[in-house]
Amino acid sequence: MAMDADTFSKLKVREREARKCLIVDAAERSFAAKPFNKVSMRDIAREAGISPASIYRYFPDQQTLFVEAFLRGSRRVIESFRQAVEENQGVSLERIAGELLDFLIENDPYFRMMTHFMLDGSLSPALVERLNEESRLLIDQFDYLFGKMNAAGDRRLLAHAFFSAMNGILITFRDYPGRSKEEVVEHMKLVGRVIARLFALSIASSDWYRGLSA
Amino acid sequence: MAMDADTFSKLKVREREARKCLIVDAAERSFAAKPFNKVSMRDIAREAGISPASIYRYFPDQQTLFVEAFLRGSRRVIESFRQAVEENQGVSLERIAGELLDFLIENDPYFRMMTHFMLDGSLSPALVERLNEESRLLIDQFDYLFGKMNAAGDRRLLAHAFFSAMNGILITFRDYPGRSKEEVVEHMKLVGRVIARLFALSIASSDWYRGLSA
DNA sequence: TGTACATCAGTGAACGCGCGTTCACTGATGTAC
DNA sequence: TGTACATCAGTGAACGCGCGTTCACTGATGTAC
Repeated sequence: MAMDADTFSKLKVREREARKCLIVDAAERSFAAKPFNKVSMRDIAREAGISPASIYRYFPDQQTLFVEAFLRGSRRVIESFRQAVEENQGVSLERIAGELLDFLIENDPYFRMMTHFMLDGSLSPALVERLNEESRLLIDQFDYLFGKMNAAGDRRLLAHAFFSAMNGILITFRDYPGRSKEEVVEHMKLVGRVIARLFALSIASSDWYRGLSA
Repeated sequence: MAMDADTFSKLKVREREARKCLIVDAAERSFAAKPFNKVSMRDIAREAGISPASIYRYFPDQQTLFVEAFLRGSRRVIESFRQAVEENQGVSLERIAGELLDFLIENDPYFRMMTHFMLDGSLSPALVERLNEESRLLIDQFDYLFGKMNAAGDRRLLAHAFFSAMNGILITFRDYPGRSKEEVVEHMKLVGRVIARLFALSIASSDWYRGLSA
């Protein structure tokens, strides 16, 4: 039985999507290999085994490709973390902090891209909004967790505090001098546990927010 | 009375230093005006009113100039903060967190540069070491403060945790969408106070570090 | 069946740009005798 | 005093490079009749 024209054209669209995907894959690999802002279109083309000009058959320009790669990756990270939280309902905040740090360390290129985008300041407002949506999805997880822990007071505020502290750990100790990658990760996770511990110890009581208002 | 040769040559050295300083001033102004990684030697030369080639009479290359500008500025910020800590001996950690955030927000270009350097990863080890010295000076302040607060356990670890949390706040809320600059600063300081509060509530007791070891 | 035409992935070579940096030079000032 | 020489700040023009992107083209595949 012959395919009708419709099925056929759908197949072509799918093939095209698959090729786009291969380019994004190559971009991802490039971001893992060197600092995000030093990855060029030529790098990505080389990684994908095509010519630089070919990329422009699939993406109008570099920014669009970069953002597409970033969003695909960050969605994956966030989804993994969401599942981890779901599976560890009763588990301590400490453990979950470690989980988050692991995820972000493993997916370092995405974390670096996020930070770069945030610091750069030359992003279109629409893109800033999309980035913030991604952050919000992560913060939501902590909000939910603090609910489970019966935190007193404004849980969203706690979630903000916790999330930004985890970000800070990743930034601050990234280049810890004279230590191996493993030692750095160990130190990050230790500091993460300290912060989780301090949160866990205080948030059940109302002491933490008494007279705090701006 | 005529100057002797020695005084004269010292004067010349001083003049040379003064001119170097003017170039660093121009670099500083450029960093305030646009994202750090988009400032070129030509920008700085224009800002200083000299030709790009002239900069190379005073600095061997761009990286050296950038780092010199960064270090001069960050030393100023750190010294201000050190004095603030000294003058506020008996004052709460909350208040001092607010002070630090204010300093870093006011000196945003330096904070941005620090983060950029840390993320970039392509710095010479010697420069990474100098950057880390600067961080250490800030962490020392917190170490000292936690001593004053009679914190239990490893105070250096607490200082690491607190410092990285403050860094995280600055990164995370920098581009808070749909808020004015003042509102963003207010939110940062609120989150900073939350974290300071959580630290203050827990660190006097040994609970926070029991069974924490890596 | 062959033939003429349409579509489109892919590309090598080039364009134009801005960058960090260098070079050969000018001109001012100081020094030696 | 004048003269020859040394020092050095400063510069316009250029070099060489890598970048994002475009263009004219090839060649494979499918379609119409």
